[in-house]
Amino acid sequence: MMYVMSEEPRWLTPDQLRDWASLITLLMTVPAALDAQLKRDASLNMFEYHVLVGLEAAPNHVLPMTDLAIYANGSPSRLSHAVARLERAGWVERHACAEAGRRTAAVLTPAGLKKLQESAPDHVREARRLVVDALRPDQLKALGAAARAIVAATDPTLSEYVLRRLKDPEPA
Amino acid sequence: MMYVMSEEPRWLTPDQLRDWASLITLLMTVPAALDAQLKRDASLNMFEYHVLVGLEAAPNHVLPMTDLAIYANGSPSRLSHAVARLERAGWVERHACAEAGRRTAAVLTPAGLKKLQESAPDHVREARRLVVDALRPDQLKALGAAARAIVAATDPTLSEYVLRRLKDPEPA
DNA sequence: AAAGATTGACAGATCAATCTTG
DNA sequence: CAAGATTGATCTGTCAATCTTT
Repeated sequence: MMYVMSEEPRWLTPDQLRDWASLITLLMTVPAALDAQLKRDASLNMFEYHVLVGLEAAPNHVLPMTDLAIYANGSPSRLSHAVARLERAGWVERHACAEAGRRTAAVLTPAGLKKLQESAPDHVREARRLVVDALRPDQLKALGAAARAIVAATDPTLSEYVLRRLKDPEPA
Repeated sequence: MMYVMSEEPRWLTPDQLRDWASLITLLMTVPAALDAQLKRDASLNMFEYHVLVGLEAAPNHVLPMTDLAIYANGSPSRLSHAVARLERAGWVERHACAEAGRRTAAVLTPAGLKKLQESAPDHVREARRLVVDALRPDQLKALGAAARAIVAATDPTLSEYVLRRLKDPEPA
């Protein structure tokens, strides 16, 4: 059952089903592998890592919490918990930010920057092993294009904001 | 920093970086969206849903726990916890299976089958909206091929077993 | 003792309040 | 009161034992 072709609720063709199942398998295995690598080599999970990357990419290594949450694709709550952990480790600090709105901003500390620089090479190596070197150049291109189309369909709000950095080659 | 091209630890080119970042964004948004849909419409998470699908696809709707864990890409522990929840809901039962090894087998109940049949259309609709209909046919094909190559690089063990069902068009 | 499976303790994520400030 | 942010309760997943059967 499931995904078997029929007529009323539009089912998938066998080919569509196969490619969909392949994507599902990707979604279940790759994040787990990346998390495992980061946990093992850097004692960070993906989300925490991307929080550090987001701060590194920001002017002066400072970003309001809300903006950082959008960048890292997390809820305000999730970010708050994560930043609390990163703060405990000394890699991030929170400051009441003086400008517009008296908002809270997260700041990357020198120790946090060092941590990120130490963690990056291993992570990039894993990215190569699992994805970049596992595909032909044209396959990687096609994957990237498909991913951008899917993200745009999944979260139109996000894609406008986040995909901007997928246009310019910038840290991610 | 991060992913910026350099020489010693092999970094990524700007194009590779962009496509890699697009994949990362996909990995962070799509599972969340699928989970949200299942949670909202069926009070199930992706893993539980795939456990039900795995049982539905099995002969007589019965599968030893270990095999089911491999099918659903989860650890024995994770499956055990998940099946406990599904059992509480009346959708799955566990039986000591008489054959080889006195192992435990999970069985899909009639109520579980009904649950799955009710949940599937909404889930397929979401799969279409986010992925299948968001891509041109050639894009979906390319995505599927890339996903299979990545899974093979990520977990060679898994791919042998699981990718078999990605060859024959079969329930997934 | 090895394989199959479960358990309980802990870490992380979500959700629904809650608090604060403009 | 609306936006930004945090908190605590609850649920899920992971990890390290543990138990059972062959």
